[in-house]
Order: sequence, then C-alpha cells, then structure tokens
Amino acid sequence: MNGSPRTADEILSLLRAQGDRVTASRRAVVEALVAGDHHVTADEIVARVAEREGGGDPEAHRATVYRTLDRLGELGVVSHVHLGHGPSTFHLDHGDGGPHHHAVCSSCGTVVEVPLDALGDLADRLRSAYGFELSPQHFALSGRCAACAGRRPVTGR
Amino acid sequence: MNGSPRTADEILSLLRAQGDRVTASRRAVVEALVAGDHHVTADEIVARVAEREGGGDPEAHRATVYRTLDRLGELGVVSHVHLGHGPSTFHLDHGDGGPHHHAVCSSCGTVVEVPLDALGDLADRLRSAYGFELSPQHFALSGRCAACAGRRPVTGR
DNA sequence: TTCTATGCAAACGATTTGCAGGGAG
DNA sequence: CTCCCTGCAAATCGTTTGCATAGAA
Repeated sequence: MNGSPRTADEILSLLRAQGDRVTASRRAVVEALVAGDHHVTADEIVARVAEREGGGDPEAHRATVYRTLDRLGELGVVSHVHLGHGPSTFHLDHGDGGPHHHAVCSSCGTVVEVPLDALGDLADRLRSAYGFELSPQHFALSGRCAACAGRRPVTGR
Repeated sequence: MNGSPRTADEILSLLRAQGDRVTASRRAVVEALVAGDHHVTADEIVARVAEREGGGDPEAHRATVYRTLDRLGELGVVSHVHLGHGPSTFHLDHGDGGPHHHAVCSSCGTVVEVPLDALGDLADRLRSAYGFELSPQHFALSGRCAACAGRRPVTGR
C-alpha cells in the first residue's frame, strides 16, 4: 500500500491522529467522497449526505462541507479541480478509478477524461526549466470538444 | 489564421459591421484592451477606463465592461483565462506580446509564463485521439512554483 | 472539562440581470 | 424615430467567516 489513505476509516483515523475530531458530519462527508468516484462538487456532497441519511445524523451544512474539504486538502487526502466556469470539483488525491486529466469544452461544458501520459514530458520540462512542480490531476485543459469544434469556430461560451 | 483585428479601430469597425453600436464606453473598453498587453481583469479595465478619461466621457461601469467583453468574446476578438482562484483575465485573441501558457502556483498564486512549445505535441494527441481542439492560450496549468515546492509538500492552498 | 467543529446567517467577490432612460444610426 | 446600450441596483453563485453552542476526547 502507498501513503494515501483510501477508505473512509483510514481517512478518519488520519484525522484523529492529527488531533482533529471525528464527528458525524465529517464521517458523512468522507464517506460521500469515498463512495462517489470522481469529481464531486461541494453541493453534491451536501446532497449525498442528505440522501444517505439513515439514522438520525443531521445533514452537513455547506459551510461544514467546505471546512471539512479544506481540512482534508491540507492533509493531502483531497484535491480540487477548477473545471472552468462552475463550482470546483473535489476528489481523493490518490486517484480512484485511474488518474486522469480533464479537458473541458468551453462551448458546451463537456468534460473529456484524458490519460496522464497524454501530457508527455511536460511535467519534466516545467520542473527543469522553472522548478515548477506540475500537479497532475489538479488542472483542466480547455478547448472545444469534437462536437462543438465541428460547428462555428468562434461563437458560443 | 490571421483575420483577427488587432487595433481598436479594426475592432470597432467589426462591431459596427455586425450591426452593433459603437459607443464611448465600448471604445474606451476596446482601447484599454488593446493598450494593456496581457491578462487584464474586468475590474482592471474599469480602472483603466476611469484613469484614461481625458474629455468628458463617463467611466464604463462593471456591468457594461462585462457585457462588452462578452460581446467581443462572441465575435472571437477576445478570450478569457481562468487563473485558478481570482477573477478571469481577458486578452485579445490573436495573441499580443508573444503567445504563452500560464502555470499558476496553487500555494501563492504566482503565475509563471510558459512558452507554447513546452506542451510538445499535446494538442495533436488530443485532436487525433478525442477530436478535442485545445485552445492554446485559454487555460492555465496548476502546480507549485519553485519557492513553494521547496517547502511543505502538502500543506497550503 | 476543555477546546474543536457545527450551524446559521451574514459577508464577500465575481458576474449577471431587470428596468427605465440616453444616445447611435 | 427606433432600438440598442448604459447605468444603477439588486439578484445570483460559489465560498468564507464570525459567533454562540453542541459535542468529541
């Protein structure tokens, strides 16, 4: 196994080990993150937590979800991606169903998943030339998807 | 392709040709865009227009600036880049003072300018594999700059 | 008990929109 | 004269923060 925790329990243990407190809300958020595979927005997490209610645990409020995600981000468990316009999307850092990049269509918003090796040696070049450490799954490429590229080259959002 | 207008007059003519009206505000915004080379935020344009006042033309309000930029975007004259957190930055589409990409440090926000060829054949691969047309200057890479990468590997925004 | 995390509401920054009047064509 | 564009204010959207209190350790 590698260093990044992958299960809800592992993540919660990490939290506890850091001196943080493991609350019902946090557990719910973490489980929602582990369950949902890729890119999830904060609001989607709020919704999932609300749905998954089975016992008597209260829903986690937006603010709490953001705070929890922030904390998990500091611990290196979670990262977020900006897919252009809308809200940020969060995901476990070790990559769940296979690491990949995102290419977002600036016209229709379609997200194309691109394998890591598509970038070639870009990361190496940036590191040697600028000391810049590229965060693989942390950014989105932008352009036009096949469908939109076929139409008007300019118009559209 | 090189049909893109570059001077303020050319852009204003294009507007007029489209049936749009050329107003003092629009002229001011366009001139601010042409004058300022790279990445300008909407608010910076508002500020520049306010400063550049020489006659009696009123300042262009935020709303107007956004609407004008939107219109210019539809015409293919202007594009905007999301540099991570803050506001979007706008620029003329044909590339002004040398085309480049942006690598943004997710810790401190520093923007590193990267030459186009650093991407290698990424654009070609995306096109042939997914039909995805990468928009060269329209996206930002993310990671940690040399300074921030030297510190804690995980912590920080 | 002690001190952290939560909920709520309000603050915030960026961008958009409804509406009535002004000005370009 | 006819409409488009503008200014203003208010509404949205995503995210953050202050404060009093519930609750984990």
